[in-house]
This record gives sequence, C-alpha cells and structure tokens, in this order.
Amino acid sequence: MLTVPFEDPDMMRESQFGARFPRQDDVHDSSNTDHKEAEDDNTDREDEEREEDRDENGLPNKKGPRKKKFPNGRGERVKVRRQEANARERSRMHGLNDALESLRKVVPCYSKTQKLSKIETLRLAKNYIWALSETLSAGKKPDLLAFVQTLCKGLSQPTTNLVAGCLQLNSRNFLTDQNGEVSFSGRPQYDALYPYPNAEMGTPTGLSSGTRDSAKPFRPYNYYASYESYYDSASPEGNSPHFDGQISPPINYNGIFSLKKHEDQVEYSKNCHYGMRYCNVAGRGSMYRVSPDGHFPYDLHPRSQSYQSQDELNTGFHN
DNA sequence: TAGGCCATCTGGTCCT
DNA sequence: AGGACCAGATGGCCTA
Repeated sequence: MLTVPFEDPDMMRESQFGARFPRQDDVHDSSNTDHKEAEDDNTDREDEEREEDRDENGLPNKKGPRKKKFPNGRGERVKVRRQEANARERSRMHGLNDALESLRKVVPCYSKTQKLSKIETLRLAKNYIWALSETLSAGKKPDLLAFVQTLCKGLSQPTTNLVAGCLQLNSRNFLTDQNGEVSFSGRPQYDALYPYPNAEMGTPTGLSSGTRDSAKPFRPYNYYASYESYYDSASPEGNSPHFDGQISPPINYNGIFSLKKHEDQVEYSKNCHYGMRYCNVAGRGSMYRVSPDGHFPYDLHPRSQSYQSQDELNTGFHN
C-alpha cells in the first residue's frame, strides 16, 4: 500500500522511504496544525476582509496570492476537493516512485544503500536498453568495456563510479568529460569484469566457443573505438540532439524486442533482478531467457530451463 | 554554505 | 464535474 490515508496527518509525514517531509501546514506554520485548521475555517471570512482592502481601481492592495472567493459553503467544498486532489497526487507520485524503484532493481548496480537518483536511474536504464539492443543486433560477443562505457554514457561521475565499482573496475578508466562522453584510459581488470574472457570479437551469435579459459591473457583493444562504433549515427545520450524521441534503439529479431510483460510481475521480479531477461525471439511468441551462464547475451535458452548462475551474475551488478 | 535531490502542495489543462 | 497529468514553487535533508 503506497498511499497513506490523507486523514492521518502523522502518517502523512513519513514518506515510504522513511524520511520526514513537510506538509504545507508545516511550511506556513510549523508551530501547530490547529492554527492551519482555524485558518482554513476562516477562509471565506478572509476573502470578505480582503474585498475591503482595495485601491481606487478595485485592485487589491495586499501583495501575495489572492484567495478565491466562494459563495457560502462552497469554499469548504473546494477545500475538501483540494485535499482529495492532494491525496490522489501523493498516491500517484508514490506509484511513480514505486515504478522507479522497480526500474532501479532491473538496471545494473542496484543497491539498497546507495540508491541511484531518479534521473540517473532513467539515464542508466536508457543506456542499458541501448547497450543490450546493440549487442543483440551486432550478433557478436560484446566488448564488455564498451558495454560498460555505454552504460555510463551521460551519467554523472558519482554514478559512473558506482557502475564501475559494481563491475569492479577502476572508475578512473571511465572518465566522463564535459560533454558527457565516456572515455577509457588505462587497463581494465579484465578477468574481473569479463566472465568469459575467451570472447572473440566477430564470433557469430550462438557460435561462441563457450570455453572459459580464464587464464587467457588480456588482449589489448581499442575500447573507445569499439564504443564509438556503437554509435555511427546516434548516441544513447542527449549529446546527440537527434536521439531523444527521434531515434529508437536498434530493433532486434525481426523488429521484436520486448521486456517480459508485467502480468506476472512476481516471477518477473524474481527472475529479473539483473535486468532484461526475456525477449520474444523472431516473433514466434516463445519466451526465451538470456542466460548469463551461457555467455549472456549470446545464448538464448528456452525459459523453462533454469540457470543457477543467474544469482551469481546478479551479484556482480547488485550490492 | 551552496547545490542536488526529494516529497508535497498547488493551480492549470486535458480528457471522460 | 471530477480525475489524471503536469509543472512550478517551496522547504527539508544530505553532502562536498
């Protein structure tokens, strides 16, 4: 239950996140609410008094917002409606925040203790969708650094640090410049961030060797160039003035690229802590799950299969 | 202390 | 008429 009953002022003062936020009566008069109630009761009378305080042109002498004048009894009804509207608005915003919290949980780097801000959550989600879309459409094993750089594009430095930290990267490797561009400098802790170091750029989808040779040495790669190749014509961040609202992320698999519907949200929440898990492949209506165990996002598996390592992968992103 | 982030209130607009 | 949605204003909390 997100909505706190409006009738309970004490409850109203506690947000769902535990913080105390002021109500309007706090703002105007923090001493007590009785004064506010008394003030409300006198609304109509005040209107009458203000009516007398006018200049020769009939304009009010007092500065500040004027209260509307209502016939007898109507002011009270307007007040009630305003209170009800406030309650609905609070409920609506709580629902919005709840949805945002759900979004936080399915983008990388979810943390209960260090929550992403609203705007950063939206940016990261957009980048995440973009990066996954690009990876799927490319049909190649991702360059993880490029993937992370895409995730961090346009994010604030603290959020970039958080993402990098979640991936056990040295955040200094992902420097965000003044334009929001993320550039790479330095050598990544490749084995730590890339669970399948055998990745061979250019390996066709589903044809990866699948071997996990963690001893394979890190191969130098032009990460920034790879990253840029993701954006020949568009950027996931607002740096490209043509992106927002005009360019959609790449569509994959015959134009079908969808998150699992919310109708069984419980299962969705259970299975999707890490992020996007299901996609409708080739319009066949089958739900496939991207298996981190199978070198996500290359190997698509029927949803019926279970992957014990999913939680392990989630651990890498969520702390 | 300034700035970022947030919840809340509020009035306006649009839609049913 | 009433509800949903939106944006501006406001003030509290937190952090660098």
